[in-house]
Amino acid sequence: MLKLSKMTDYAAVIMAQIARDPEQAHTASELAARVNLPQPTVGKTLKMLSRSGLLESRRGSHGGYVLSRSPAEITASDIIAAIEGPIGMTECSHADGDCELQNTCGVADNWQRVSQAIRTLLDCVTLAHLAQSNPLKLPVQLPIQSVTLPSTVASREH
Amino acid sequence: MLKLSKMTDYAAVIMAQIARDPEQAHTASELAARVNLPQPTVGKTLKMLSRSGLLESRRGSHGGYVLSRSPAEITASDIIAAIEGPIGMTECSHADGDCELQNTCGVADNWQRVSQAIRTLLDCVTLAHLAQSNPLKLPVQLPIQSVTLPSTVASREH
DNA sequence: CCATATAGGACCATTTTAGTCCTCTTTGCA
DNA sequence: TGCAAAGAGGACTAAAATGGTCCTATATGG
Repeated sequence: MLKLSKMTDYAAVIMAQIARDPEQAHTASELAARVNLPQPTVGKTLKMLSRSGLLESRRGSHGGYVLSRSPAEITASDIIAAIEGPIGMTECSHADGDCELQNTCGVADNWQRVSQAIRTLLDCVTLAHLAQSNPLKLPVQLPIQSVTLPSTVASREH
Repeated sequence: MLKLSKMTDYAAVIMAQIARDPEQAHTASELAARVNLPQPTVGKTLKMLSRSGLLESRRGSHGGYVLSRSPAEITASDIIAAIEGPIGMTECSHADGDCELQNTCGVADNWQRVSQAIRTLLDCVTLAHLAQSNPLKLPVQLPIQSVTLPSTVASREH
């Protein structure tokens, strides 16, 4: 389903929580309570986000997590990549050359372009967008017109 | 990684193969050979594609599979949905109301919009595009400008 | 009636995922 | 100086998803 993992989902929710009150540090247990998820899981998620540089952590008492950049500068891509690794629809989107089907595959290039388009889309969705309760308009119509349809095999009978 | 499952990957490759020679029926074993994948797996994939109405099958000798529509009318969305079910980034993208985190989540709406944008993107990639060896230009730049950035939380210090 | 196909599932092994827990380190403060 | 409150890191487990195979039934053409 091209779905995000639960962890990524959690990450987004947690990041949004923090983004709504970015001045102060948030602890794992505080966030867990707010977001209504078990503390250990939230803790784990925060560690991952912190290791990827999206959060900064302070240890010890009065410790916690803070955004390392402003919500407008953290993208959906960042969050997804932090939890799931590099974004790409197919195995061969990043790993280079280790696909033994390359000769017979014949669609790799195009999938990669599609991946790229999705990545770009996710790059322009920021945490600021996600965190806010309402709008966020994405150009769901635009792409359709601008695809160049080169028609080699295309539309033979329609 | 927002990745397609292997099966979906196979499905795309197989569909592309068929699209390149759409006039005649293709058997599972023939396609397996062409695409360099084990026959049972290809067979399974074809069955799924056929059940979802993307292929039409004829049984018996001289049987096989044919596209049920022209390559230009079969989209990447169709293929993905045939194997993985409805496209959506989060659980709650389709199932309605059964997420007990709804109140604390606060990002569901926006994720759904993003999902929708991706779906639209995949709707405009056709099998004809995938099947052809080269071009396929997607508007990877466009979306950026057209996102309306309503900035509530956004950009406080940059 | 036989050979060739698909249809539909059952089935299994492996991997991935989600989630917990334990131990160690850092830090603030009484 | 010692304790409590935090995060860091990683080991571990249970459950689910995934990929892949195989078997039986059914349809079709010659």
